[in-house]
Amino acid sequence: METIKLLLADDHLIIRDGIKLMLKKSVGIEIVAEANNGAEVINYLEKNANKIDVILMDINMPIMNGIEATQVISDSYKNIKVLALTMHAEETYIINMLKAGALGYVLKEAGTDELISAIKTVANGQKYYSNEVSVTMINSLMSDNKSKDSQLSERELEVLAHIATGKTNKKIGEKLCISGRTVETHRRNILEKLDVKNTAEMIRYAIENKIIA
Amino acid sequence: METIKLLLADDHLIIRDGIKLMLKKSVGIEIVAEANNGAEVINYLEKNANKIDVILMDINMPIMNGIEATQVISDSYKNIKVLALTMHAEETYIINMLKAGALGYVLKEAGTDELISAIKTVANGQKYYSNEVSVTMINSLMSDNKSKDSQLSERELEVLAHIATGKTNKKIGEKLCISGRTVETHRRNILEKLDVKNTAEMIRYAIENKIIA
DNA sequence: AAACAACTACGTATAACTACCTAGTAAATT
DNA sequence: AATTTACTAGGTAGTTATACGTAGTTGTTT
Repeated sequence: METIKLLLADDHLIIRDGIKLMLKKSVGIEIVAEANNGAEVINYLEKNANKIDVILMDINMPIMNGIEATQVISDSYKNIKVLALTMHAEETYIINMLKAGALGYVLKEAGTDELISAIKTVANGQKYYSNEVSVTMINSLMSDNKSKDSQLSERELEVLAHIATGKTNKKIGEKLCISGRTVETHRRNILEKLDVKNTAEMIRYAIENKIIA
Repeated sequence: METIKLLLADDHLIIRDGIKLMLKKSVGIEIVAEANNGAEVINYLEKNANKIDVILMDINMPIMNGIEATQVISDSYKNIKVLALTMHAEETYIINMLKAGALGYVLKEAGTDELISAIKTVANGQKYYSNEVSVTMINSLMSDNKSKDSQLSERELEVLAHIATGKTNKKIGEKLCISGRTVETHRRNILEKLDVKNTAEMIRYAIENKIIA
């Protein structure tokens, strides 16, 4: 088991010092560099990418934040692992970090044992999600499923579903055994009710609000 | 702290016996009823809803599964808490259980301490997500982000993003500093590449394949 | 050098959608 | 009894999108 070479990226010196203290007595982890923001990370990696195994990355940093930096890293330095470091359970930020390519996240309040465990886990290529945040994360990820019940009538929903499949008013009329002009009226009413101005917005709204499948 | 009255729903006697054994020495939890499937749960609740605080519910059961039963309970017995009981980390089932209204989930392999902790947590109205499953869950929930790289060019993606916001070709042209006619051409090429015939289908395809946000 | 892909742009024409209007019937609500 | 809502349908007009064509520039690949 080789030593894990760590880059520590956080704009607060106190945090960096605290983490250094925590990792000092740990075997197998060595902090080889530090950065105040994402730009410094990227800058450092340009010359020293091979010196780093894992980056412990704060999310909120000036100049270039952790999300942007992580995106760059997962695009250009594919064998460097990013472990997100978060103060509180800020779901959206964390989600964006994971989307950007972070392998996991750990709270700043984490104890020494958990921090070491998290670093070793991601260094090994596995994902590590701090348990305290998992609950909030899952809640957040699940919660965009509450479709506000659209004020659309049954018929309008039916028309909308057909519109979404790319049919023209005429074709929809044939399907529903009504005039194409009536479909037109329904369509107009849908636009008004959803407060959108054309087909593109209508479909987008309908999908995002789970009005249509 | 009152005693938590538990209903145990699982179609395997062995599992039920095992859990009974685990909870026997616990203080504050009493198993007051058992069920072999979801239908039996609902049936029991019709007369005895006030006798139950928490239901420990298996997902896969014959006749009526745990998801359907949970849906009924969260519709009709709003102060009864459901804790899902799962054999392995079957993400989609778990997601459906949570959507149906379960307050949490716990693995059948869980130790006595975790099981008791989970039951007390949900009895208290709080969510409990077994840590082993959290990682898989989050992965699953995040993973519908694998956009198959559309054959669309950078410019086309840009145009598509604008179309999705309801802009006309002319407006898009102004935004991108190109002619509305050029946007028209891009639009035509997008339609062709995605093999769709109009805006409605285009937006739908783009969203479903995560081409646009 | 030639071929290809991406981006640009226009001409001409038709199809489809959007806007604003009226209006009747049926069902439900006040 | 009167009002409202959903569904139906048309007139007229204007805007936007789609179809099919051509074509120049730039950059990359063969």
